[in-house]
Amino acid sequence: MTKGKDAEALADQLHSAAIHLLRQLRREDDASGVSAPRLSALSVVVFGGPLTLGELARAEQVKPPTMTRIVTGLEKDGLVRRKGDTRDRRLTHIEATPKGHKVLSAGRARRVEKLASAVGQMKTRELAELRRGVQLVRDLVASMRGKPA
Amino acid sequence: MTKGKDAEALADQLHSAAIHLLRQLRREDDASGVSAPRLSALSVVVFGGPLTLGELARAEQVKPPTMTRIVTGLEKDGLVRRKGDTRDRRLTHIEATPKGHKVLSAGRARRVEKLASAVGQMKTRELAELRRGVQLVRDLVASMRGKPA
DNA sequence: GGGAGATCGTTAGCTTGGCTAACGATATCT
DNA sequence: AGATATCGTTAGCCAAGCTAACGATCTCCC
Repeated sequence: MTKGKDAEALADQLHSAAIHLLRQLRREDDASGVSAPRLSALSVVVFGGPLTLGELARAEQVKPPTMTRIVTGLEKDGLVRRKGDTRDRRLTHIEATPKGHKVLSAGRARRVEKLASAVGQMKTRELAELRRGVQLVRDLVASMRGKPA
Repeated sequence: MTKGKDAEALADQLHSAAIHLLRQLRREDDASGVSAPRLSALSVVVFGGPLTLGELARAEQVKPPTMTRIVTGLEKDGLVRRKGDTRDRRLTHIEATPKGHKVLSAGRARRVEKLASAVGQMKTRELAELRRGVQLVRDLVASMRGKPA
């Protein structure tokens, strides 16, 4: 099947593009003093409202011990707060502080600023195409996530 | 400008999509016993022919010490070989072994297999759209790469 | 009510991958 | 020949991923 060969080449390119994109974006994120995984987790907390640590770990597709450390780092920087649950005391809820909100939007602005110069040369039509591509990737990821290895 | 707001949201989504995509793909790559950075470097060596360590580091946008370790790992697994340069003895050329070629295409097959089930439900048209999106991302990365922070 | 088992977050300890600084070996330029 | 530049490595730091093991808590069932 021709579709298979296309998929093969496409998978490689997608993989490579994602790697190199993240390497570029990481540079900007470094400027905020917050690493990419932390920023990503913070983003989930900010937009997804307060979550338990376990929920956050699942959302970020990471094991609980990893999330414990990420949250500890964020907490040490004053970007999130841990809050105990009175009804089920095993749970810890994570919520963003005002500083967390601020840092997130600052980082976002920085990233956009960087992208802006590149996007400035993109036609509106290309923007739409890119948006479509991003949507497709999200769908792909979602459809992969269910399946076991 | 409206374009700016679009870019902002798009940047976020692109960022997030890339992160989650890589997390998924990494699972497959783990099955080959070769980590993503090593696989990426190996891919460059396989397709780009023998390179010096410095060239490889630049290609992967990583500092030389990091590449030294990645290459050392690959070499220990018998996937690449170091070869001295007789004319300029400071240089070390990196070339893929037959095993390196084999492992790379096996990993690629694995990745494709995973993607295949997701892609199987994608229409040909969507494939084309995705391909276009990937191309745009590559262009974006390329245009960002030049600029300093 | 009370014990068995499940669940949640943490701790401990390992590996990898990123960095900078410093160094030895080699080339190159004056 | 000697100063300078370049290349790769070593040493040492930190973040982020994992598994295993644990304490605290909750739930379920007798």
